[in-house]
Amino acid sequence: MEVRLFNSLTRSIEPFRPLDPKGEAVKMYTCGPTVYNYAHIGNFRAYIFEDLLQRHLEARRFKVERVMNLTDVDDKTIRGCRVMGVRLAEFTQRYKDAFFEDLAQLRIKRAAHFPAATEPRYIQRMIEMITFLESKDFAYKAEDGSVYFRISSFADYGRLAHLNLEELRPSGRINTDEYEKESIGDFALWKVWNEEDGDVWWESPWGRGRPGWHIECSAMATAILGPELDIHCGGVDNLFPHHEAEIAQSECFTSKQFVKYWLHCAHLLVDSQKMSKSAGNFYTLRDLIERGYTGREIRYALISVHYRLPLNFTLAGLDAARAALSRIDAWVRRLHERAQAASAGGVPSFPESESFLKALDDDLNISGALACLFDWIRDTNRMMDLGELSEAQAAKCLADFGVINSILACEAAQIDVPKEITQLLEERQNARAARDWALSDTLRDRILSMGWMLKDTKQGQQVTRNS
RNA sequence: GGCGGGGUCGCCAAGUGGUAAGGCCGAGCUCUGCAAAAGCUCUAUCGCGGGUUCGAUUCCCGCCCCCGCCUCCA
Repeated sequence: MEVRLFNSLTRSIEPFRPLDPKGEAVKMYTCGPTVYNYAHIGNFRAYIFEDLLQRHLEARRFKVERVMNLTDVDDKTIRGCRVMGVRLAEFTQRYKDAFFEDLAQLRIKRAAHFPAATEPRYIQRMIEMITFLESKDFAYKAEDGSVYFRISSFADYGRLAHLNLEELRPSGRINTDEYEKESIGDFALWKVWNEEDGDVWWESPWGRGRPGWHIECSAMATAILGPELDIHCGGVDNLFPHHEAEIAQSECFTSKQFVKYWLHCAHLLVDSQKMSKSAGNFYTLRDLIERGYTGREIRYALISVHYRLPLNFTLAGLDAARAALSRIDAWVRRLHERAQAASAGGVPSFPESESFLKALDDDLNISGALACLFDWIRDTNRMMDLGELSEAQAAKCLADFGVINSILACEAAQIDVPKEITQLLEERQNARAARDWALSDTLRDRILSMGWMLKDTKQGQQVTRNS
């Protein structure tokens, strides 16, 4: 069985074979955030999908080198820093920091590289690329002083989005003041400075200005990963024009096929609506954490719907994620209790962890994979009910679950029980020994009110809490 | 108008030409001093109408809804 992925370029599911002749190394580029605000859960849906992809490929023994860029200069970041009256770098730094905190909360594996558009070496590279493109007539300087890519010079333009350029229809989003362009579809490589840019500008052969959005990804991707990438991901909304533009710029510059597999995840809806601040259904990760949800729960909710399907995000869905996780937690705890220090040596692997991976091989069929996991949970729970799961088998189960968890990253974090709780538990234990149920119940309420779940088992009291 | 995605149990959501995974919720049972938690068990004929077929949710045709994208929103 091999990994198969839906390639937007061909609109079909294809076997995944990396460019690396040894079939090991995978070069993966993922469009990252524009750091002008806290990222919202729609953004994170995309990053979690990419995380799932990376982790699964790694479980399948690929060596993934992933790049995620940070867009730290554009209209919104410039506007933001001017409103706050701070320098651009200072403004974006706070959202970069926040972004990395959020990634950690969501257990998203860090990319190998997080290049930022304004790093001098990348600005330099963008200028080099644009200079080259202009010299080959792929680009031109327009009357307004900006440099545009000439889409008519690249025959493949439109191939990724499968758009017929002749039939493009104005959507109302066109910036009508860009009449200087030769063609409506031409996009900016270099934007000439204007007053609204304030002190944000770089010197270039075309005068002061700043790079266009698309060129940064081409520059950073090829600078770090080379001219040819295996995988490039992003949200569907980036498919056109952003990725189309990236292909055009990159391929005209390198004369090589830029990306072999293009993967796009669908949008996230909130309560069946497009998320928007005006509709009041706009959530950042921080909003949800304030509501008492954990990064782990949010991760599970976002990962558990196939990436090419619109994900309808709801608080009820988060509650469902919480319940599903606590079921997994309880199972893992039970396995630990059963396994104790037993070694799994000699016990054959349970087939479920492999069927889990096989489901993911099929274009990341997460629903199928989770079904394998829960079937497995039910079966082994039943075995434990009947006393038919040996200590060694339980240990093996945990080892096999480790593979699944290396992808889902769903296991509960170890939380130390604080002293106050331990003390209350001790008191309650004494009360119970004395059959003082009233006191026992009072103490239970107190523990519950402090945010801990309490359960009486044959082995005594057990406390847990959401993580 | 063009391109694309989707309509499967109350909610979320797999899947297959042969009579429908899984999760949540709900119900029942077990456990328990009572609870809670947990565990087990149970719960659908797949948008509508045709066609192909021994047989379709799965293939074809038509229709009805919903949702994206069509120049800088993951």
